Amino acid sequence: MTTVDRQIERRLSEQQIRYTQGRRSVVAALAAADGPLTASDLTAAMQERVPLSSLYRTLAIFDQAGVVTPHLATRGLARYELSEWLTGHHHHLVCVECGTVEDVDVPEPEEDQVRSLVNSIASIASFSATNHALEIEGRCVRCA
Amino acid sequence: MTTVDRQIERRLSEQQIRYTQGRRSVVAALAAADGPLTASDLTAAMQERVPLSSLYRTLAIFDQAGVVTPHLATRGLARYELSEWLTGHHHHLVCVECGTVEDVDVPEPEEDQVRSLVNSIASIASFSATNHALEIEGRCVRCA
DNA sequence: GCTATAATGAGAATGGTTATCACTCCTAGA
DNA sequence: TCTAGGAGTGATAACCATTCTCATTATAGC
Repeated sequence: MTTVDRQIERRLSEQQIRYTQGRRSVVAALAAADGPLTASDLTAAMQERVPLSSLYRTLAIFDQAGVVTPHLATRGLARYELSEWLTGHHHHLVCVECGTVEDVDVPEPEEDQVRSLVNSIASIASFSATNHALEIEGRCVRCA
Repeated sequence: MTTVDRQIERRLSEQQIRYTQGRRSVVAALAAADGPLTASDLTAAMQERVPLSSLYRTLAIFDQAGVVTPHLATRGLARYELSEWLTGHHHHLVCVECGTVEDVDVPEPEEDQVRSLVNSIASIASFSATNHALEIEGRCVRCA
């Protein structure tokens, strides 16, 4: 029972959502990954077999509960990862070759710069920003 | 015949791709938009009726030729816009409420900062960056 | 004009994702 | 402990954006 598990358990119970075995193993697979995963990535990564219909339902429920964040940037298939309040704020390295997405933590000083940039850009457009994502496209180490 | 049209015509002819009437009207609709459009947005925006199959084929060809950039970040359906060499570099304001995506131009000094941030982040992860996209999420003026 | 090649359009096929529904499992109250 | 009701599950069917197929049509170069 990890910290993340406990946090999720609390968040879900606040909303009368049960944290069942199948849901736990989805979380475990997401927590072990180092980037957002597709539904089939998840199926492959879990030792326990969870049927696709249940998996998608679980992901939809997690999304609504704020436990998981969908990430739709690659080739029309959705990738999911644990939300930032569980894992910390980070950005993404998207490989244009193989489509994998990797998390990258940004050091505080740089992140401060990003935040202030986002705010000044949003205010130019009178847009009320709640979040931001810096997607860096290129080639990952394997495809370089 | 706009400048963009001429640029596209040249780019396509270099690759023995014809710039037909239907393709021109796709470009016209994209050029008139102020953000990336989905296939059905496009159909709605064009006065000339282009069947979906042709539209998708056109978009795929434009993508390969570098004329159009697909943008897959919203609710699983793809949005397309003219590539940056035609319209200039810009970032996106994504409305979490209604899903629309709006282009925003970033002033030079800010864009310089973004570029150098991207480079330092990418080098931390030994990732060779070719492009970047700053997606700012929040509520647009209509949904605020 | 002829011919090769590219483009078109209608419809079928694909495939990731969602909805349906009968069934099972928990949980709380009696 | 028993039981009722709501939550969760899993197989299957439905959905829908996108892609494929193929016969037909338009175009550019000779």
